Amino acid sequence: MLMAVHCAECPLRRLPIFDPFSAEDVALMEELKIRETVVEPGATVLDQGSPAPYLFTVLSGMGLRHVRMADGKRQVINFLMPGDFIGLQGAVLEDMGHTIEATTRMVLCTFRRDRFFRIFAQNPQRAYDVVWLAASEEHFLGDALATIGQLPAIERVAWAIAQIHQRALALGLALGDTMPFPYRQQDLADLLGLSLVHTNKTLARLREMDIVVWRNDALHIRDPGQLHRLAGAEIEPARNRPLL
Amino acid sequence: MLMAVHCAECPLRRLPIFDPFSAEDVALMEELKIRETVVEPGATVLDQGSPAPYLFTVLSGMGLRHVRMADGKRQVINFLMPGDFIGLQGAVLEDMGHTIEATTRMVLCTFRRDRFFRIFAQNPQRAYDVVWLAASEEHFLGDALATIGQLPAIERVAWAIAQIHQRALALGLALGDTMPFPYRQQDLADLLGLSLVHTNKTLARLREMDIVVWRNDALHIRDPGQLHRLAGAEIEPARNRPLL
DNA sequence: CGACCTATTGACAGGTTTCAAGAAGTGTGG
DNA sequence: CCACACTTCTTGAAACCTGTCAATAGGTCG
Repeated sequence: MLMAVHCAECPLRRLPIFDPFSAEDVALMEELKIRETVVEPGATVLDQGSPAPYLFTVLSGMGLRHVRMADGKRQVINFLMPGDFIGLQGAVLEDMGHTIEATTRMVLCTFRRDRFFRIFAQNPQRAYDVVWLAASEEHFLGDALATIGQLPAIERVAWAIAQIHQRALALGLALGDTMPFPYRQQDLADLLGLSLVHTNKTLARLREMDIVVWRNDALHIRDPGQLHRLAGAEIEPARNRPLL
Repeated sequence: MLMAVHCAECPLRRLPIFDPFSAEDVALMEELKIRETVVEPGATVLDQGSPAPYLFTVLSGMGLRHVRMADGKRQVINFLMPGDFIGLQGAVLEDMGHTIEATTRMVLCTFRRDRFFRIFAQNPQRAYDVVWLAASEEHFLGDALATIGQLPAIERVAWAIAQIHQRALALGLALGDTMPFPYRQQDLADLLGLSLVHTNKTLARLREMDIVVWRNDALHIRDPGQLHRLAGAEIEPARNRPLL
C-alpha cells in the first residue's frame, strides 16, 4: 500500500479550518485509507451515471464537478479544492449525479466504499461528520441556485470569485489577495450558466473596474470591498468543518 | 403528546416507494417522534439563518423551500411533498440555508433535534439513511442547477413539471395524468429563475401545444411523451428511498 | 360591491447568446 | 530556433430570448 502521507501527519489537519482529529479518528482513517491516487490534468476521477467503488479526499490539486447533459451542454457544480470529499453520491445512491475531473494534477486519499461505511457502526461521530459534509454541500448548492437563478452576470461572477477566494484563504492557498486559479474561462462560464463570450466580457468589466484581475492562472482580488458588494452580502468566511 | 398517527400505522410506509421498516426502526421512530405539528398555508416552518430545534417529516400537504436574497429576490429550491425530510441543515450546521414554508395546510411528524441524533449511536442503518437522503437531495440540486443554468424557459418548465409529476405518482397523489398543484405561477417562476410574466407565457405555450394544462390548482399532463422530450431524458422514475 | 390577489396579454427595453474573426499563448516536430 | 497546429482568450455585431412596464381580466372573500 502506497501511503506517502500518514493521516497523523496529514498537512491538511494542521489548518485551523478543519476540526481536530482525536487519536481514535486518526486510527480509523488510517484503517480506511487504502492508498493515495495521483491523477493527471484532464483525467476523470468518477463518472456520472456510474457507482463509486472508491471515495476520495482531495489532498492537493484542484478539479471540478460537472453534470453533462443529453445535448452536450455542461453544468459545472463547483470547483474542488484540498479537503473536499468526493464520491458520496456514487457510494450511497447507485450512481454519481455528476462527473469529477482533475484540472491540475491531484493527489487523492483513497477509501474503499465497503470499508468506508464501517464508520457508521464503529464511530458515530464520524458518521455525523459525513452528514455534516453532505448538509454543507446542500447549503452551498442552494446558494449557487439562488445566484444563478436570480443575479445578472457581473454579480454571478463576483459571487463565484468571492466564494472561491474565501475557500482558498481558509486553505492557505491564497497569498494575500492573490490565489492560483488553474481553470479556463469556459469552466467559469459553465459554472455560472453564462456563455463563454459573455463571461469573458464580464471579466473584462471587472478588470476595468479594477476589482478582480485574472491572469496567468492566478486571481488577483484588487478591491475586496467592491467584490463583496457585488457578490451580495451572502459571502461568509468559510466555517470550520470536518475532514475525512 | 399528540400522536394521531403511530409510526407503525404511518400511511406513507405503505407506499412501495419507501423502504420497508424493521420492527426496530418503528420503535426508534416512535421514540424520536414527539408530536405532530399542523401548519396553515403561508406559515413559515423553519427560517433561513436560524438553527432548527426540530426536524420534520412531511406527513401530508405541500410546501416549498426557498432562499431569500439581500435585495428581496427569492429562489425556490424545491417543492415539498409527503415523505420529505426537513431541517437537516439547521440541525447539523448552525443555521438553515433556506426558509421552509407551507403552501397548503401541512401535517408534520416532529422530532427533537437532540433526540434525533441518537440514531447515530443507536441505529447505524438509520444514520446511513440520513446520509442517503442528504446525498439524494444533493443529486437533485445538481440536476436543478444544470436545468436552470443551461436550458431555455420551455425546457425548464417541462423539467420541473415532469419531475414533480414523477414524485406525485410515486406518492399516490396523482390520479393518472392529473395531480393537485397548489402553487402560484410566481412559485414556479422563482424555482426556475424566470420572471412571472415569462413563466406565464411559457405555460401558455405548453397549453397551446396540448402538453400540459395547469388549471384550478391541478396539473394535467396531456402528452407525457412530448413533456419528457422537452425535459431532456434526465427524468427518471422516482427511486426507492428511506422514510424518516 | 369593493378590496385584493392571481393570471393574462401586449409592447418595448435590455441583457445574453450566437456568429465570426483575430490575437495570444503553448507545445511539438522539423 | 522557427513553423505549424491547437487551445484559449478577445472583440465586434447582430439576433433573440427574457425581463420590465402597464393594463385588463378573473376569482375570492368580507
